[in-house]
Amino acid sequence: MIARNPSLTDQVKAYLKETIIRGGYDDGRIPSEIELAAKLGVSRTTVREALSRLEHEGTVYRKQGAGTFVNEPGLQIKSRLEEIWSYEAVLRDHGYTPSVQVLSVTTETAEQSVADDLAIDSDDAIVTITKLFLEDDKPVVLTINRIPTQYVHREATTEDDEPLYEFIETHCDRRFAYFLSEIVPVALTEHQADQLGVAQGTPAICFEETGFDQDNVPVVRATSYFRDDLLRFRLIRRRSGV
Amino acid sequence: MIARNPSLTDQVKAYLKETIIRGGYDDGRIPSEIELAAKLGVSRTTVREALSRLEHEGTVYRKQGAGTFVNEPGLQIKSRLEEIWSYEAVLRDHGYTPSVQVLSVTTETAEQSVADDLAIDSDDAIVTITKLFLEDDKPVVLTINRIPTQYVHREATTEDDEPLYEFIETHCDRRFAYFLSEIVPVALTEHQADQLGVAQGTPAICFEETGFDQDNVPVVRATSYFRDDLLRFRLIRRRSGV
DNA sequence: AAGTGGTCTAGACCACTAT
DNA sequence: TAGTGGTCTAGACCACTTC
Repeated sequence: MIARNPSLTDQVKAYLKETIIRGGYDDGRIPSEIELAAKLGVSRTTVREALSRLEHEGTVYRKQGAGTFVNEPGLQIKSRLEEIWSYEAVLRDHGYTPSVQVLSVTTETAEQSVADDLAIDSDDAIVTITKLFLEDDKPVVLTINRIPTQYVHREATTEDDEPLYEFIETHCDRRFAYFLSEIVPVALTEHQADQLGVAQGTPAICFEETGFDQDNVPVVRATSYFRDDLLRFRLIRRRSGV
Repeated sequence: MIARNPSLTDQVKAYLKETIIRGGYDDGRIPSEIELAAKLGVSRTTVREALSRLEHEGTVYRKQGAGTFVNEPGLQIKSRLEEIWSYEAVLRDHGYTPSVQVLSVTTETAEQSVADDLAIDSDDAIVTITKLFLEDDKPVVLTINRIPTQYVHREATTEDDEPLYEFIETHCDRRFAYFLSEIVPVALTEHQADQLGVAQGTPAICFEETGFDQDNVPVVRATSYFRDDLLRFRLIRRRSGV
């Protein structure tokens, strides 16, 4: 344990997670922090940071004075809401082999509400990219991304099927930082239902999101719809912050 | 800065958040970690931990080599999904003055799926508590909580309008730890719509949750419905774990 | 080059759980 | 009472941004 990047903490975290999944702690009890620190040749602080992240993800839980234990229910969570970054990765985590279709790429002026969220003038142009994520031939996720044209260095085409954050980092020269998301319940319109291959009026979750770059500048307004029968979101709600 | 409990970290965090909300850092720039540590008489580690939590909550963001800054978009989030603990508190954070109605308390044997989630026999009895949260006279949240009767030391009545976690800690002698939640889109049934005061078929978010105690034992199966027009959930999706 | 946040260490003491 | 996780310190060095 000497190489950096990934950080020592990340390496310890990965080691622990791998051992847990392998069933290496068959009684569900994880060695004490001091023991792990000695064995891995790192400080207790580093071990603690790794365990804290695993606890936050629901992989382990800790009881002061007693020990640290494998958290079986948390291990079953495949798509943790706060950690979603690429829908392809989410589908892969569910055991699907995903594919992507770029349905359309259009350029027009922004609606007022979109322009407000993106902090641009309402007569500025935005490029709208509509994509469909499928597992086999079943559509699962429909996303509509709107990016101010002024941020895109090269014109987008239907060939641009890479994940959104990759597109923005490659073609907008910005590092993607986070999404601010609203969760909205909807009944799918005829058009949306057609695209997702379900009946009109089917209840669905919709994410209304604004994506920000490393300088906290809004770079994308995204709207996504999900097939509840194929992809269901889970999360852990904890008592305290960490 | 000497008293413990709340911890130094929590005190520093509270101080920073209070100062931020007061507009004390009017240029959006937060003093450096070293500066804060010196001013507050704590170690840099303590300041860093406080800032890390604020960053995770979306209150601030950090740029290596540049500094730490107030995160205006994140400040507007009132109900962060992962932090919800009591619906009354959520409604208060939205500026409402909430009230609670216990609609019914019944005891019966568990459905199979509920019994499975609660790890009890399907012929064990469970007590079902249905509650409605209102702001003024408008219903906002409808929740159905199911607790194995064997865990409850005193019979529940419609007078038990305290938050669920409080009820469990008082009457079940367990410390509540976390919820494992599924987010489900639904169209409200006639009965549910009546109780929430909206039209039948209105799209709504439903939480299907299992609550665990400090020993990782499932103690409650909860189902909750929300009026989207009065309460909308937001969250931050970040690139990395922390 | 100076200043910032990011990582890591070694060690101290406290609060809690188990036995 | 021994062992565990929880908190905190003081200091080191690194990576990055800004000027």
